[in-house]
Amino acid sequence: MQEVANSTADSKDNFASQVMGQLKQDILTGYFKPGEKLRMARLKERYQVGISPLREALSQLLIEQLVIVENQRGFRVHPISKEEMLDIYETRAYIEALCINLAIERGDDEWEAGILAAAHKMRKFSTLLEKEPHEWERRHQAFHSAIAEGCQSPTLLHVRRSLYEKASRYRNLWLKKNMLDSQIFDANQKEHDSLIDALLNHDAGKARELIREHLLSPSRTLLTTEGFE
Amino acid sequence: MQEVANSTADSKDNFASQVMGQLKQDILTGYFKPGEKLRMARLKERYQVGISPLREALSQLLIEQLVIVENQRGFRVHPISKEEMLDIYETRAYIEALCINLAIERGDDEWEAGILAAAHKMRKFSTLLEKEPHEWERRHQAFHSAIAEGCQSPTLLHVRRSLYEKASRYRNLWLKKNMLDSQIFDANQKEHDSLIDALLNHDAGKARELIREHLLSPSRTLLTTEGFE
DNA sequence: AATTACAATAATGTCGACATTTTACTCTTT
DNA sequence: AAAGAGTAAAATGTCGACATTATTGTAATT
Repeated sequence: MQEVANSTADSKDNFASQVMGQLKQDILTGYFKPGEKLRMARLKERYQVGISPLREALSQLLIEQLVIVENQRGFRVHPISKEEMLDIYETRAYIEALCINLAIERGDDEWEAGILAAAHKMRKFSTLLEKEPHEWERRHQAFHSAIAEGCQSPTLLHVRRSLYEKASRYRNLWLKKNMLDSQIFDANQKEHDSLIDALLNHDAGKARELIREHLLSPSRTLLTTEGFE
Repeated sequence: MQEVANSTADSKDNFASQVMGQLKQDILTGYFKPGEKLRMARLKERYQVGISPLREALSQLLIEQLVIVENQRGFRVHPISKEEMLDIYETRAYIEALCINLAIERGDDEWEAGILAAAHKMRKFSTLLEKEPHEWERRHQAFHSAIAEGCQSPTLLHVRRSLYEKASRYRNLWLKKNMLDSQIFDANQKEHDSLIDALLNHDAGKARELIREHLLSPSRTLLTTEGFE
């Protein structure tokens, strides 16, 4: 069992927080498979901490529904299902549309500038998509976050982030197979451009429609992929 | 320091889960005040468990943002603020409106029947409002849940529940002062009746408007109450 | 008298150990 | 050979103890 580099560790946080982040990544990226049993001995070895911080980290992921617990039978990675995926993506589309609606109402010049800046950083990286998919994913997410943050509601953005993380499990399982499909990717880029246009024109109805399509198309593609049920 | 009765303890769950529920109640009801320090010795005494389950329970509430943690300085109850309250209520109004919108689209006869049943149980209890406010609160919540559950989306309902719990902290601080204001209460009852009408008529626009008013009026009243800032 | 340095107290974060429960395996019986 | 009981092994859940860090109180110095 290989250990994991502790590069992103925040030395100000306690072990539990650090392990929580690493464990979350390992689940989201698929290192730990859906439904897989999380044995303490193995986790101890991987993250190099004792049982107490591990249980704390797992408890936190429990609330986010990334792991499940059966009494006296330890923890497992939350299983995936077609139904849950559709439900998450659907809900996420509604929440994202809500964020955008409010952002168009409330957003100021700084908001618009932030969107264009994030879009630029994303486009600049599009040629490196295949080389560093992780960084591209980060910039893609930053772009959409820049849009949503215009709603200026911490509570709503917290909900949004939680749904994003849950969805990324499914997306990561999908990306591995469809990462190199440049046709899908180009369509994606065009959708981004249309979305920016709608936002700058304060066309809320159009923006809602675009973001819904943008978010839901991956879930439809994912449905046709093998490995479910 | 008094101990707390362990009546609702699910013997199937581990200590951490049980303590989590009790601690959540104690925070929501205001037994532990906003910003108050949660010393381990005191919690140990109150819930009669060791440190490990306590830390697990606190870790779970951490994600739900009901407690905060400062490294090496223990846990505190999440502080309250006027801004956060308004943000939570506002977000909650949007989410609830979304649930209702979907419920009207998707709801069937069973959904309508469930609403009427819950409304009946709530009305039957209205005379006991002052005697058993806790049970009335439960039925009121059950009524609104019956409506929202028509959206048939576990993910969206999970979000809704989380926001409801955060809001109830503020509501509980408020209820103690306004519980006996029968004028407000009567208006509340009328709002429920209008809402049911709109739902059964599948009038989504009207229902959205009503639920928004129903949810936001407490937060406006709460704003005029002392004890903030 | 106020401020800083220092010491004592208290509280937190982590680990290993123990008891309990679950799981796996073997041996017996039909 | 298959099924079931009994036993051995492994994993979990909880607790107390220890080291580290923060807080409080006191004394000394300017």
